[in-house]
Amino acid sequence: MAPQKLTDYERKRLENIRRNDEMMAALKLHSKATQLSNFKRPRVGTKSYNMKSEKKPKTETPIVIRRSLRTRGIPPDSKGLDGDSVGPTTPRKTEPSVVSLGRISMADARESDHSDSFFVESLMGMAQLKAQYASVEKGKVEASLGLEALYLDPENIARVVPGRITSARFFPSSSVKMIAVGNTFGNVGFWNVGQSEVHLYRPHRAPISGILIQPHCLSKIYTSCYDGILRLMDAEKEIFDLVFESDESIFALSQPTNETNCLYLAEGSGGLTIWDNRIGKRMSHWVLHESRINTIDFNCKNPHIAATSSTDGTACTWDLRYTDGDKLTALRTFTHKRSVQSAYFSPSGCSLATTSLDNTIAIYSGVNMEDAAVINHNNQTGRWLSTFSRAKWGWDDSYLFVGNLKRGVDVVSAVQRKMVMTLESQHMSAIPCRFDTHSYEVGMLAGATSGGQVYIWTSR
DNA sequence: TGTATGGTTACTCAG
DNA sequence: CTGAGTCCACCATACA
Repeated sequence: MAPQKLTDYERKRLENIRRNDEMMAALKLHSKATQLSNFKRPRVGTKSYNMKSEKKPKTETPIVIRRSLRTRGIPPDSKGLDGDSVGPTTPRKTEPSVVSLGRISMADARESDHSDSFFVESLMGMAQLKAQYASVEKGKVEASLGLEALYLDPENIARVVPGRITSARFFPSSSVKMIAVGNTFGNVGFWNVGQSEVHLYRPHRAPISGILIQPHCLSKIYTSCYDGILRLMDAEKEIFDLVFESDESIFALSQPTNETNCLYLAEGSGGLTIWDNRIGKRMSHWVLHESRINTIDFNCKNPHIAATSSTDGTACTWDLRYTDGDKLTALRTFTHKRSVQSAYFSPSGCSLATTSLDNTIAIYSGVNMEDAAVINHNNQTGRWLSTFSRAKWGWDDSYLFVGNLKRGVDVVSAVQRKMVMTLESQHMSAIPCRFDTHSYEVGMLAGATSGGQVYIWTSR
């Protein structure tokens, strides 16, 4: 339906110029406000999204988790389970036409009240830069880090989304320090670290389980959701496109480095699905675990080797090249006493770290990962926190970062096989549950909380 | 194999 | 600063 005449381009340009002017005005006001509020005690970050006045997060529809609707005879396009009324007779809950199952324009999904035209353009600019200097940025940095140099600058704190953060990812760019986070409401927020503005969208209606920024094209960002929907944000087209819709929840989203055509999703109870973008179809689907897969990670040295962690109490490694018919056999299985929240390969690919609700972090190394080091760590999060039991590797094989209930970041040394310190700051007023490390900026560590804040630690 | 139930417990906001 | 309200995550257990 979009009118496509030559004048359309010009009209759009003018519109952009106008919106930029508005934004500059807004920015000036905003920075004034920030300066003023900085005189108060910095209880929480002064940086924050500003909601469009007509959209408030409080009156959200309840969070919906897909649970094998097919087996319950509920139509796949139903909005799912609605509170206690569980069963085939559940009437379709019709929301106003706002809920579009297909593509959503970024304008419709936008919830921050300021213009995002500059942000959208900068995304495309980054994408172009990226293509230009692709060769320069080929290799990720691998460098050791002095822990004592890590500190939290109060400028590097922002409330990026409302509610509880479930997913956080830095842009894989050496020129930009931008982070994207997702929350339980289905919001995705973007923050250029240190700046005062945050851009907030709502492309989903349930918890975001994964964010995947295409390394070769930063303006294309995949998001997966508990409601079973996989979207692609395309800044160029200014849409959140619908890529794939499952009957079951998607719990994780991943991609090996250098792979561009396929997406790897944790689907339903124990399912691993490979989605092929070229043909728009499931390429493979296996049930690898007895319960949900919490993380999918790839070995950077051998990208066909994957590690999964699952609520069934195990983590497994797989060689995705070798399928025995429709079956896939684990290379190795690592068992915990309770649910395993994460299994991540170290930056070198030589070690695997698992984190479990049995209050341990295990580090496996050696030729066949047969050498296990088990470190005790309190991984219990209650009802109100995202499970922070996801120890994340730093920039080399020496340290892991994991949340601490006392508002800190515990640092585990893989060499010493123990916790060596806790990063603490008076500015950190909430518990960091989810972490991400900046690929190109050694020491830049993001901790995301259940209150929507993001804390960026940097190296002094 | 599936479902219903109980337990955990941090953050925000109003006053 | 204090305390009420949030609420529907997630897992483990019990039971059909």
